[in-house]
This record gives sequence, structure tokens and C-alpha cells, in this order.
Amino acid sequence: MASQRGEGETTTTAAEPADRDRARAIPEAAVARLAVYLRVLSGMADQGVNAVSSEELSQAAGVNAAKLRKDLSYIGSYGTRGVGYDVEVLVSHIERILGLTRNHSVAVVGIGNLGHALANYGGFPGRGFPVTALFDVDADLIGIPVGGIPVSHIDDITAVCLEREVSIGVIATPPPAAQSVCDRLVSAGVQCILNFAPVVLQVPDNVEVRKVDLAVEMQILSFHVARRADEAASVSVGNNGLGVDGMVIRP
Amino acid sequence: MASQRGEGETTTTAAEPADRDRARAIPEAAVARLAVYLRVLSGMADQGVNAVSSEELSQAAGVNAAKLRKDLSYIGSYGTRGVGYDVEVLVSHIERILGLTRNHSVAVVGIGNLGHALANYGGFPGRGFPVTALFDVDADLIGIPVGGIPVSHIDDITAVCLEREVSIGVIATPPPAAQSVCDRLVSAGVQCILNFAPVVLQVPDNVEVRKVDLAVEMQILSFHVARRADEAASVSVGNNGLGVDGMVIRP
DNA sequence: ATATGTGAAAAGTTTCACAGCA
DNA sequence: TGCTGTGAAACTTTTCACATAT
Repeated sequence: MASQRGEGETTTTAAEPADRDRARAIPEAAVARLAVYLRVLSGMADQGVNAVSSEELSQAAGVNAAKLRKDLSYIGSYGTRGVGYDVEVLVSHIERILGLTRNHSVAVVGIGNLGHALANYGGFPGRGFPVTALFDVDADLIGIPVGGIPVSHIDDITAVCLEREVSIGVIATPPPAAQSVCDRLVSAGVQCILNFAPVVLQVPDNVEVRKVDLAVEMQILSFHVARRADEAASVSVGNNGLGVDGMVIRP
Repeated sequence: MASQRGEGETTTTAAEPADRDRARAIPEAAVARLAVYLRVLSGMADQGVNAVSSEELSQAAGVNAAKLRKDLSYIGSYGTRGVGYDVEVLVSHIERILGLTRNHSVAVVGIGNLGHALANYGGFPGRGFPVTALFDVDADLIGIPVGGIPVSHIDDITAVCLEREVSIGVIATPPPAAQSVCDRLVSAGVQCILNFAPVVLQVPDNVEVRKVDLAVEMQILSFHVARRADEAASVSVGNNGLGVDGMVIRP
């Protein structure tokens, strides 16, 4: 069983040494940042900016310049020394690496509050991810269009996903339904799953799961609140008096 | 400016050597997993399970046993060799470490589709995170209760957040509004932000930002689809013929 | 006998610092 | 001169393997 990513976890793709692919291997962490660079670059392109330095781009993306350059080096050498990067060039190379040159048909399962929100994004953030199928168990919802797509019954998941060539399944069901929905998606050939249900999904190794877990995010923030409080409490003891931040509330 | 976490990124808390805190330092990645263990353990407790081994718990949490034990070792030694862990004991220690012994008042800004979904979670996944304030700019929404809380105008953000002692701000606005909303939250003393807007927020060092970025998640999945396709294409060439997976569609 | 807790090794990621090129 | 691209160093996280406790 493969384990799912998200929240700072790292790959455990087990087996598969990927031998000579080593050269082409892009660190998992870098992939996530490339997606961010892509958005920043797209925004710049829209504003007519056509060249950018690693310093500028890294600022806008919230990382440091060395990391940005290292990340970009994984996809090739597309900058000009002494000058910087051409925005359009970078955009197209990142799109290629991320596989955004083809469309990825998306199915959303569970048309509750969140499912509605997701379905209504329509085409999904950044496009290239058309939502082509919606599923629920609630009889009152079946056939009703949400964001332009009529809701299908969850029992038709296999047939509909195969027919519409769904490549990404989004699970927005209540927790108890999530594993069963996941199994059905997998048996419909879906190999990528984005899971919003607070459940650890068990999937075969060839399926990639990413999770978005509100409770976990909140708890991580809670941890930092607590840590901050601890630091504030002990700051008067062991500090050199220079960096008493952490209590500064209004900038 | 501090940079925000999420999607596999790692801390860059800059400065702050944290000297003698080294002993108490829990790796960022481990914190995220502790939250997952907590949920699994709570589920077990609800089902009347009261003891668990690292092997069982790690299975249920989707990690390996060694990692689980290492993670738990960061918070102390609460297991019994030759036996395992007491579920209740582990739950209470993880809750303590994550700062869940106190409530964290939450404000949601941007009551669109997503904001509605978030507000309606009511109490927020796993409780301990009561939603106490909602904000929007839309005059039609002001005063309307969503999930039991009336929507306030975004201009009142500072006053309301201070009054209700909001410690976590959730940004669910359209991208152009996000930075300005963030600035206002920060000036109301909010030090933890969960950002759903596809924007890189600039915040002072004492503010912790986590982001949930749909577009990035989809693009990471897209990358893996592409990588899989590449592997499948080149698998016939350099392989020993044993591990031709990646094409297995129905298990 | 069995399962934890943990040093030490391995793997992965970030930062440094500078050679190399426009 | 100025900024990219990248080896090598520093740091973090994961995995291993076994001493240790019950």
C-alpha cells in the first residue's frame, strides 16, 4: 500500500530504483514549488512583464533566490547569465514538466458544501483541469446540475469515470464513505486522488494520493501558537536581549 | 518576511537559534503526522480499543512503524516495551503537545462557496476550533447568519477579531483581496493564518501561515501522471522485466 | 518473547559560495 | 559587471538495527 502525501510529508514510492532516471528526478519538494513559480510567472506575464531575475521571482514566490535557482536547474538551464529569465520561456518549460500540456479530467465525489464549492470553481483553479463528473448518493441531487455538470449516482462511478476518462478523483464525502469511494475510483482506473476527507486512505502502490486535511492544518497552527506561548514564557530567562520578537503583535 | 508552509515545504524560521530548545524541538514534519496519529487514536478510543502497538497504529496512519516510533519519541516515552501504547495516554500527550488543551477562536474571511463550506463545518473538524467570526465585503451578506454566526463587514475586522480574541484567521477570499485581508488580520493581532487564496502572502516573521492550494495540489498530481506516462514509455527499454507496474489499471 | 526507544547510517533538502558565461 | 548554474557543505528527515525494558 502506498502512503499519501501532503502536510510536509515526503515520498515513499518504495521499490523502483528509477536508475538512469536519477538525472531527471525532480525532488518532490521542488515540484510543489514549481507550481507556485508557475502561478507567479503567469501573473507577471499577464501584466506584460517579460523578464525576471531569480531575486525578483523568489521574492514574489516567498522563497530564497538560491533555492529558486536550484529548483529551476532541475528542469534545465533556461536563464541567461548576467540577465535573468524570460517569463514566457519559463512558463512553458514548467508547464511541460508539470504535465500541463494535456488536460486532466476531474471527478468530484460528494456534493455537499465543499463539493459544491469545488464543482463551482468550474474548470478548477488555473484551468487544464476540467470537472467532467460529479457524484453523490443523495437521490435529491442526482441529475441536478452543479456548476454546469449534472450529478450522477455514486453507483455509476466506474462506468462514468471510464467513459469520461477521468484521471483525477476528488473525494469530498463524509469520512465513513471515503475509503469505499476511493476503492471505486481506483477500480475505474483513476490513479490520482485528492482527498478532503479526514481519513487515511489505503490504496495500491500505483495510485497517488494527496490529502487536504483541515483538522491537521488547524492543529499544526495550534502547535505553533503553543510553542510561541512557551517561548514567550521562557524568553526572559535565557535570551541575550536582542531578539525579543514573538510578542510583537501590531507591526 | 516569513515564508508560508504547506505542500511539502519546510520551515525557514530564519534567525532564532532556539539553543537549549533543541531538546524540545519537534521536527515540523513530525508535527503534521502527530495530528494524524491523534485522529486515528481518537477513532480507536471511540471504538473501545485501549491498547495499540506501533505496528498497528502505523498501519492505520499510513506510515511505517519506525517513523511512528521516532515521532512519538519526540514527545516522550509513553509506551511499554514488549506491550505497546495505551490509547488514552497517547491521545492526551499528543493533545498537550499540539496545544489542543485550549480553544482557538477562528475567523473566516470571504463567505463565498468555500467560506460557506468552512463556516458550516461549525466548530471546525475535530472541535477545539470554534468559529467565532465571519467577514465579507458583500452588503447583502452582512448580518446574515451562516452556520450560526452573523457575517460582519470586513472593515470591522480589527475590532471584531480583537474583541472575540481570534487566534486563527482563515482566508477564503478571491486572490486580489487576500493580501489586504491578511494585513488586517495581522494588525488585529492574529498570528496564525490558513490561506485558501492562491496567493503568496507576505507577513512579518512572527506570523505563521499555512496554505491550502488547490491548483498546486492538482498540478502535483498532474506531474505524477506525466512521470508515470514517461516511465511506462521507457519501461520496455531498460527494465529487467520484473516490475512492469505503472500500467496496471484495475487491481 | 516481544515491542519500545534510540543511536547511527542513509537519504533527501537547503544553503553556501563561486566558477562561468553573457 | 552581474546574474545564472551548480558542486560541495550543512542541515533535516527517514530508515535501520539492536540494546533495553517488561
